[in-house]
Amino acid sequence: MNNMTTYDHIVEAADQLFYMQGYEHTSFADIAEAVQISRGNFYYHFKAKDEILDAVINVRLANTRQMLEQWEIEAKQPADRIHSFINILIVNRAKIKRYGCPVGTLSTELAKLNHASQTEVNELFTLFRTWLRRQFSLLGHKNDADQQAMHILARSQGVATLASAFHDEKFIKREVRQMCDWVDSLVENRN
Amino acid sequence: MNNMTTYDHIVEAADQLFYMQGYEHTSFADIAEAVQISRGNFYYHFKAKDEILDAVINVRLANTRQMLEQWEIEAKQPADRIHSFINILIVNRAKIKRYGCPVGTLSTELAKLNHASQTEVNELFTLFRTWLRRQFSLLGHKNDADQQAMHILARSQGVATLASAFHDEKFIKREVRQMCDWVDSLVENRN
DNA sequence: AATATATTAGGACGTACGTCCTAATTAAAA
DNA sequence: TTTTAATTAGGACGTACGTCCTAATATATT
Repeated sequence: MNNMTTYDHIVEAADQLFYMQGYEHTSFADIAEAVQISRGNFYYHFKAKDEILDAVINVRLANTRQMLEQWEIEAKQPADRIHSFINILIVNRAKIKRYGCPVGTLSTELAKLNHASQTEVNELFTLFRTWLRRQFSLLGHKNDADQQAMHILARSQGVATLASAFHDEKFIKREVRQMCDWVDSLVENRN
Repeated sequence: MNNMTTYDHIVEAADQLFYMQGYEHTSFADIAEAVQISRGNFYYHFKAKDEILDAVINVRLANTRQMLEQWEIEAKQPADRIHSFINILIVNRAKIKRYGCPVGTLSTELAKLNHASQTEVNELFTLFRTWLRRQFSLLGHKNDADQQAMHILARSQGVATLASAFHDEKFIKREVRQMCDWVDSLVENRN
């Protein structure tokens, strides 16, 4: 990844900083320092701060789509695919413990700011939701697939929030196991 | 409540604004306008913005303690008491749909700001946690009472986050019913 | 090599904010 | 009523921020 443009560097740094510090609390100076460019140089690539946010969201959307596709390739069984989703909590547990869920916390912040990009951030949620719905549907739960998708999404969000508040990784692991067991139980009584 | 001091008015307005707009995004001017006092008058009651935050948190802690005590009086059965907790999602569903959970969103924000009052906000979570733990313990689940308390806390958080993102009240009602049913199921197989 | 284009650096500008200070006003105490 | 304390109003100050502008430098094109 040496052929990254300044644009890419800015978006990447902003992505991390928005996650760690929040969107509003991250200043141009912060990003400029992280990328090691001058503050004025910014406005050659972006007309306003909102544009950086949009770029960050688009990158996240693209990465998420790719990740979901990858999971479908890696696992043939829908239950295993859902496990992959749940396991993000384990994979990213260190960061989640400190900063919560990147999607949920950004969604929460933009809701309070009444920011125009709320819709786009929530598109991230929708991405997971429709993907999960399809997996639950493949699992044989066609009628309540969406409800189960929302259920798993909500539980993941809650786990991230509380893990962050209490700085508790064990709690993450416990809840992840429960969620995976629940998914497995759906396979058994699929009819 | 006509004998409210200016101090009380400030804290009350700040409480609402911090909830609706976020702590950082709420300025002194915002609060001053809501209370209809001059901006300078502030610093007679508070030395800094952080002090207002602390006052808000303390008020919330007091209100929460009172609410929990009230639930213990109103309901004799621990299961019904836990239902009362879960039902906050229903009672406050209109605001939750717009601003999420007051505790969770503030905790999330302060975590990103790395604010000194993080600990105090999380004390709110602890308040609910220990109360729920006691109820689950009374229910007969002494060994895993804390885990179940955390479980219900997490699910409530997740429901609030997603209800806010998708502006979905039906989702709240559905999940609340599931959680209540789950609590009831614990009563039946208590041994 | 000469020219045009793309990119960067650094500072200027206006604004909003938290904070502080002082005079004015109100309420309480004597 | 006089004096003292409590409370409020309004503006001043410094800083940080998003934004904009222009000169300088690097890269590409011919």
